[in-house]
Amino acid sequence: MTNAHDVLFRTLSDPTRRAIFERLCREGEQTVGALTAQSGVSQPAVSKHLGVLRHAGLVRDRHEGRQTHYSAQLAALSPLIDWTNQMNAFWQSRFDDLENLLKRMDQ
Amino acid sequence: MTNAHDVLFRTLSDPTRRAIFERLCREGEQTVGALTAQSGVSQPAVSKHLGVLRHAGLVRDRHEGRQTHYSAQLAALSPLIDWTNQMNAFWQSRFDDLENLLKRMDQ
DNA sequence: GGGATCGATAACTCGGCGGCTATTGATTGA
DNA sequence: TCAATCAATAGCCGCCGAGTTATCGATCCC
Repeated sequence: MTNAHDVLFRTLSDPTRRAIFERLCREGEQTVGALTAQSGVSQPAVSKHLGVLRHAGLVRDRHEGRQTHYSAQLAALSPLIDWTNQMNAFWQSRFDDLENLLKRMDQ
Repeated sequence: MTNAHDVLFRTLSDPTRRAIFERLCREGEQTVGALTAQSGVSQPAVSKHLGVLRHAGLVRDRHEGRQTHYSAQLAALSPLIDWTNQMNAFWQSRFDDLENLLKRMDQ
């Protein structure tokens, strides 16, 4: 039972990989070569990271001759946002329950 | 240069550990024993996960006799929310730039 | 066509992490 | 006091994943 949260958290947990994604968010579409130049790791390593990001839906690739351009797919972050909202909702819900309890006790 | 995002993403990337955190959010304070009963792993494994969560600031512990009660610290999620907001901001910023460029070209 | 560049894949290594059992320390209660 | 319970720690193991180098396929340019 591997849900969307699993994939997202796993994918973003690696600093190198997250840095690549952040860069694509900040600077838009980039080639593998450009990403490799600033990543501090080898080109195959970058390709692997991009593969993982693509599997998670966080990036798209566009082929143009020899080069491959990657770009961030921001919409893929929504499960992550949903998750934090849900945690907040749980928290809030429990708080409300406590409040109700106190109100009932007050009567 | 290990920042708050690193610790948070890394801590939440493990499903077992995240399940423990989610449960604390949903049901509030729990003892180690109670958490272990529903976790599907051994008590030492749970204790280790709780240690990692505590290091990330995601939970607090409260000792009461032999038992230790853990509770979620929701505020610790804020760097994660900030991060997603920042990615959105980057994206939006680039979109604005593109818009400006098109406007200038239009003149 | 032939050399050069770009990016993906293959094959491998290695360290870290999540799991376990066993044990310890502390607290409870009979 | 002593057995029992609770949670943390120690010590170990197996696996997965991030990194490497080497290579391949494809494309570009001379």
